[in-house]
Amino acid sequence: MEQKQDADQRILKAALKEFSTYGLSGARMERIAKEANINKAMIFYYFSSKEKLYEVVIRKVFSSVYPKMVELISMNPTAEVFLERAVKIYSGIFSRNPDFVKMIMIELIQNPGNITSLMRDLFTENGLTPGPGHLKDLIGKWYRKGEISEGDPFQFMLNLVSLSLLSFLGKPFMEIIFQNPVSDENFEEKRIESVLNLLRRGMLT
Amino acid sequence: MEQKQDADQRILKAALKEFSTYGLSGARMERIAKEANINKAMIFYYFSSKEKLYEVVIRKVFSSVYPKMVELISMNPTAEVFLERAVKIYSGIFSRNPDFVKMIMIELIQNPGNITSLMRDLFTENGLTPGPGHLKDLIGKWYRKGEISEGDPFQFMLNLVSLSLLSFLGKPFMEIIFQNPVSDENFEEKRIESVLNLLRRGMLT
Amino acid sequence: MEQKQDADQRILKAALKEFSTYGLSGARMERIAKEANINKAMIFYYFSSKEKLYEVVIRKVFSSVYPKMVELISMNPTAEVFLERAVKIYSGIFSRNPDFVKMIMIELIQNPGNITSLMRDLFTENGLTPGPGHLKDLIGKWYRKGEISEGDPFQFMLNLVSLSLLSFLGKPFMEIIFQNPVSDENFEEKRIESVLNLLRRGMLT
Amino acid sequence: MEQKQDADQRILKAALKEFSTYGLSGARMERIAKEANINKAMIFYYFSSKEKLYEVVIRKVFSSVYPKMVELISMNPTAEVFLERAVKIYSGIFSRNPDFVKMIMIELIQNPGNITSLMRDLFTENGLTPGPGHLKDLIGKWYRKGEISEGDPFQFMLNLVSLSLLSFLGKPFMEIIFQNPVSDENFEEKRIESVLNLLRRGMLT
DNA sequence: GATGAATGAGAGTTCATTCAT
DNA sequence: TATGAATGAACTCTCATTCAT
Repeated sequence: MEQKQDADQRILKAALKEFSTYGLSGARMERIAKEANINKAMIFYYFSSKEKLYEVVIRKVFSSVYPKMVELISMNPTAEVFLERAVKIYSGIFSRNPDFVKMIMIELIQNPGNITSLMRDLFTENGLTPGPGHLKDLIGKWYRKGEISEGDPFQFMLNLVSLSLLSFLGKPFMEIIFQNPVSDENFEEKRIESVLNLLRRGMLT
Repeated sequence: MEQKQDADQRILKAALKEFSTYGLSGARMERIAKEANINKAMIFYYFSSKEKLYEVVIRKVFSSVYPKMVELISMNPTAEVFLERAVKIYSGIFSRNPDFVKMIMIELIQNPGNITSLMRDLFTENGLTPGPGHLKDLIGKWYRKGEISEGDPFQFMLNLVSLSLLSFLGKPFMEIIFQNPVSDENFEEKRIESVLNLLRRGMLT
Repeated sequence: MEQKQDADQRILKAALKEFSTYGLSGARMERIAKEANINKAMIFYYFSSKEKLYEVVIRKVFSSVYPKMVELISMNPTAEVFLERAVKIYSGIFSRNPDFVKMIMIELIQNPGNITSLMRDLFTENGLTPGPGHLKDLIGKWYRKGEISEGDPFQFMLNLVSLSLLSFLGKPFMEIIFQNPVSDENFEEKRIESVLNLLRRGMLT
Repeated sequence: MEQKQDADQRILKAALKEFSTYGLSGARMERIAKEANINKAMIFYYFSSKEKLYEVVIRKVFSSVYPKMVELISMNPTAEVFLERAVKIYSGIFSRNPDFVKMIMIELIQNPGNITSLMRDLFTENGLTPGPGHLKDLIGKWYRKGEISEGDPFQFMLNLVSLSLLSFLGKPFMEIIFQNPVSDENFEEKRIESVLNLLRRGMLT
């Protein structure tokens, strides 16, 4: 019964896992079908092609991150509030959905242009008004007010995003550098705390 | 002229570009051959299989980053010196060889375990003694001496690496957020400065 | 008409012909596909690989010979009856399916060990109880009773099998020795008669 | 030193082993070269092509069997003497050079026509006079004299050859049927004795 | 004679996609 | 909707053969 209506959802879920593990070209429709417990041909029935399916998955991933940021920005927060909330938004989403980060990263590496146009679509489609222009203004305002020490909005955000994104991808990398496994206990909280601390001390005045 | 004995080197170079652009499964031997200006069969003559070629490339990438860090650590530097040098090492290598970062990231995402064992091999093969144990001690020492505010070596390094690694990958991402292209002019220097500034203020006392 | 559900059977038939004519490595999937009037990829769809297909064919060949011998042995026949029936079983099967002999011979030559394990499987899979142990006892009994002059079961059977197997393969060989073609007319009957005559006179008392 | 002059002999030896194990199409020039401890290109230098090499090997194999039979036939022996000598000739050669049998059998199975013309060449080239026509006459004479019970020269020789050829190939086959290994001890002598006994009792009067 | 590198034709295999039912 | 079978293009890999030295 619930097998019926949510076939496309099962496909999307399986596809996210597959794409984030193997990338677009490495992904196998066969595996997605098996994981989604559905006939392979049905994926084409629902999503037309591998590329289309990939696009839908990517859109879904971005859609899940974007609105929260828009909402935050539209609140006109102080730099301090913004930092805390932004880090928690990113970290929360990514630590709960590591496949999201993986897909975004792979897209970033292999098809950066793809993401650009995809985001543009998201903007125009949803008519999300505050827009990123606002974010630039916001950061400019903080800097002029003396709230932050990094005046370049681009660098400001890149610092924030780098730390948030790689926090969960970088774990295995660190385990290599230190040559022993890192305890999972409270990893998320510890990481958020460290990042927040770094950003506050490093960018707030 | 340079067509002579360096066929395998040309293959490796072409392969790095190909793998970092398309991933393991997306890469095409045909394209690598054409780029290396060589008969396709020769790739197999030299490297046996696509997978083997990939492994050799990955090893080469890692080998090129590792020694510089080992050297730095073995110098027993202060925290301040370490931060500056480490950021410049990472940034320098990666901004000059963006394909490196891409491959490392892809591996990190798709085969973290693969990297682990690969690094282990590098350690033992090269008998590089200072090792990462030393790094942990170093960070501990700085913390006890009051040089740094982040006492967890793991968080300390993750902050450093995240900012260095994503600096160059994140550019397209930022261009999306801000919806207009970022000037390339002096990008590397600006980026290093911002990261260094953030790390100094945020982690040094 | 017969194009329907029997694609795998058509493949097996074509494969037997191909393998028995060209051997494992000389066989061409393309040719098998064309002969079976099917898309080449379907062979892999049904049989995974060339090697797997070969194995299936070999098994089928052996399965077709084995049960009749088991049945004969379990009848507890006299030596005379056994000789006559065995020769006819072998000759009948082989003259009607010369490809069988070819495949068995090729396997015998190139992978004798392969056959051994294959037969072992056939035994255990089918739980065929009378088994060859019984055959050894049977031959022993005939010898003690004075029915036959060859007391070594191994030599006894090797004589029988050699004559039956090579009867149809050896034709071209003979044509060489005698340097002119042998008339096909009643070849099978003549051959069986000669072999039976030889075995009766030579091994019965 | 002895490496010099006998390169072609080493190739032929390696080729016989390779061809008898893998057949013509399964044989690998690479493997032959390695086995002969020589550069692959040299095989082509000496033998032009794989097919040519194969032909040379086959010719060599046949040349080694043929003269002894011719000699025996030209002696105008009695049936009894002929049987004994022929069986010993075949068995001796084949038990000492099992690769010979393998090659002949494979040729017989896969390219019977090939052998035919090859033999024709051998006849004309070497001007081996007694020829097989003589053999037919010989058998006919024995039959008319009442020496033998099988009057058809073709059947007569097929019986003889089948038993001789398969004696050594059939061993693994028998081990399967009896499901336990056959002791190697005196295998050749025992086998010859059994075959001779069978042929004498079965075909001599 | 001898060698390592090179070549090109083709072989086995995979996979997204479509078809028939 | 749903399925198993089918397809064709493309891909990795192999191998006899040749080339340059």
